[in-house]
Amino acid sequence: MADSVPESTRRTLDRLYDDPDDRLASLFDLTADDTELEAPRAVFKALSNEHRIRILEALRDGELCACEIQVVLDAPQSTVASHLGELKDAGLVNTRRRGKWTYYRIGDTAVLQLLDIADALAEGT
Amino acid sequence: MADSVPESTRRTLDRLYDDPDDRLASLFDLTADDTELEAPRAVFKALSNEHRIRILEALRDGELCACEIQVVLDAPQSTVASHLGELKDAGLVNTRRRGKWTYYRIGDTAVLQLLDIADALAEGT
DNA sequence: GTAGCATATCGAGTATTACCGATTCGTATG
DNA sequence: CATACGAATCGGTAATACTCGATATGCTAC
Repeated sequence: MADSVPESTRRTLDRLYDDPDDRLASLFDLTADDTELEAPRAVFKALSNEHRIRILEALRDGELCACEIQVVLDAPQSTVASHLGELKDAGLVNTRRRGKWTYYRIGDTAVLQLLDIADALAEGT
Repeated sequence: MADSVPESTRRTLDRLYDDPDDRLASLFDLTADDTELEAPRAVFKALSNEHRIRILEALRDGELCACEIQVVLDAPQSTVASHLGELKDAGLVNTRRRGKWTYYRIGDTAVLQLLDIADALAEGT
């Protein structure tokens, strides 16, 4: 393990700490495995687009069909559809088919919590 | 405003509702202005990368200098530095200079809330 | 079945982002 | 000042994401 650390970093740790090896070990412990990070990353990625945030905000008050969301976004049908697909793939929204209409709704209130917290966080900037 | 709505959508709303014009108006009300959406989008974008999530997780226990984070990420120095720069630009971390070392720390506990909620959200998938 | 409409998918072009070696900058030390 | 080193920036390239017209799919009604 320590072999993969660059010499420069090792020298730095030597200077910073009395027990550089222990410090190194604890740093390596911070290395979460990739599988645990991929899930939240996918959630944040789905949220990192203005169109998709706008969709979720519009769904706060309840479900909407795709054609109504198209009005809210004011974008071409194929663009809206692909964003809706991403939100669904990410598990942020659920769908319900009624005849030829597809209705979308927030899949978990945690999604709204994320939006609220991000809003508040950005507020204080 | 109604002029910008495609004919097909208008016909759909006509079929779906008794008062399509009122419905149209309420849909337009859902259109938040772009300036309000940009801030949370920037937050989520900063969070939508595995390296940057890993950095924030490592900072849960307290501040680390850039060279230590480099050990955690196991990535080239320039790569680590640019991710740290993005986190700082997004306001998610603060920095402190001590001599030639730069220490990074979580800027707001709301960041950790976002990570926790996203984790829980992804859990149930 | 046929026609029509809402929605989903495909594909190509464009834009954005990630990566990382090389270089520069800022600070401490001799 | 010269040197050393941690950290930030630059530049080019690869990878990924967004857009949107065209087309396909699914459902309804006739």
